[in-house]
Parts: sequence; C-alpha cells; structure tokens
Amino acid sequence: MPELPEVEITRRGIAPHLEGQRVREVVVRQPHLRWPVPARLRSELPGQHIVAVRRRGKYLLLETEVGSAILHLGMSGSLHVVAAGTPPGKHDHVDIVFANGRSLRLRDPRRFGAVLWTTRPASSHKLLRALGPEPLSDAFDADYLFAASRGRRVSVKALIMDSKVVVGVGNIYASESLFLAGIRPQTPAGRIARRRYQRLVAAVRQVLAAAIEQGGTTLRDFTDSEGRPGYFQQRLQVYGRGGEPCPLCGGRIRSLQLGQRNTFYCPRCQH
DNA sequence: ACTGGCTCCTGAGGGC
DNA sequence: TGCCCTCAGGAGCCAG
Repeated sequence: MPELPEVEITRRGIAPHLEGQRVREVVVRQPHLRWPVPARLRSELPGQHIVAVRRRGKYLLLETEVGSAILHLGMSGSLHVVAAGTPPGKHDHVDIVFANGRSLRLRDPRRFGAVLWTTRPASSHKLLRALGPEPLSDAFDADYLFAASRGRRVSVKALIMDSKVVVGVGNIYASESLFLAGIRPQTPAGRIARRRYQRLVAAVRQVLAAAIEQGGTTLRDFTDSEGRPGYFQQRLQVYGRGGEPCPLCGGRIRSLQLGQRNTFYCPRCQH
C-alpha cells in the first residue's frame, strides 16, 4: 500500500528512465481505474518529451512542455520500466511507450489508482489544489499543525491522515508516528497541546525519512521500479503487531478501529 | 466548516 | 486441496 515513501521510491526509480524521453504512444488496456483514463491522454501525450518526474503527496507528475500526466497508485499500484515486447500481465492496465523502445507500465490489481491528464499547471488541478504541505518541507512545522488542529474534534490520527492537513501520511506511518511521539491515536486533535505537536511533527518526519531510506515498506507486494522490496516493515514498531509486546515497555500492543482504519498503539507508552 | 460513512476492487488469509 | 467468507485500504464524495 503505497504511502509517501513508496511513491517517492517509485519516483526515484523511474525518473532517470523517463526524463528527456519522447512519448511514442499510450496503450490503455483497462480504462476503468478510479476514474476513466481520459482519451486526451492518448491523443495529447504522444510526441511530448518528459521534462521532469515530480511528486506531490502521493501523486506522481510526468511533466511535459504542454501538460502533465497525473498518476496515483491507489493501494495496489506499481510502476515499472519494461523493454519493448514484454508481455503484459493481467493487471497491467496502462503503458506509456517511449521512442527508445521502453515503456512505463502501470500495474494495479485493485484499480484504486488513477492516470489523468491536464494541460494546466498540475498544482491547480482539482485533485492537487487543496492539498496540505509536504511533511518533509519547512512548511510542515509545529505551529502549522497546532493551528490546523484547533477546533477539530477528529482523532489526531485522522487529522494527520487528512491530505488537506498534510499529504502522504497513510495508515501505517500514522500509527508509527504517533507511537514515536507517545500520543494516543484516538485523542481528539483539538485537545492536544502545542508542545506535543512539536514531538508529532518531528516523529512524522523521522518515520517518513527513515522509510524512504529503507526503500519503503513491503507488506504484501510493494516493490520499487526495479522489483526490489522495501525493508522498513522490519522497523515497524506497532503497525500490524496487535497483541505483541511493545518494543519500548514490553506491554501488549493494542489494536482498534479508528475511522474504519486499523490502528495500533501501546496503551502504556502513548497518552 | 466538520464529520462520519460509503464506495470503488481483488487477492490474501482463515476456517472448515 | 478447495471453497467460501471476510477484510484491507486511499481518498474523493456526499449527506447530515
């Protein structure tokens, strides 16, 4: 399930193969993703050169002179650069074929992902316009998060998973960050003091940066663009460890449902 | 303005 | 070995 670190790993893996390349063709085998793959992608992207491969939150942007392809991996999507003639698998829905004979191939069994096209600046696209700051940028600091939490009755976990508040923090890293910060996930966001948000911001940054360094988290099937798994799952302290001893205090890690999401925490270490 | 619930989809994993 | 059932999960969308 790609969160920000997995998307960033993917971006770093594909960017060197894409930048400067000219698109020859877009092959859509299954247009029914989260939203229909737009016809204009197939008519307007071919002929263009990829100028840059960027990431905004969990969105990947393939930028050209005339527009940008916007990609989202949903929860089961992955991107690989394949050689011409590589036979597509059952869930290989879209190929962006380059003049050099290689293709960027999107595989997404659950089809929660998306491939879109915009000829305006990507940042003004409906899906990107209202996104919160990048968690690894200077804009994401304790003052900002504290201010964003005032008056909010949602749990602090839901707050940091809200992409309008901060992008890229998914279910796994939310639990991990709150454990590191010593904050209970279910605490109403508006009742947490500024000083504790200081710890939380530091924890989110630390967890995400460490996950990127480890190549991401592979729970089921995430691999980078070269097919390598991530190693951060070995560093997960609480996620998926309900009933196991807490790595800090030895108490039992508890799991609960929070906003329809599986949540893990240590009742002794997190308050 | 907020909030919680629903929705898309398929593979994995458990029970028997 | 195989079948059926349940569930995970990003995040936009909508109703209250």
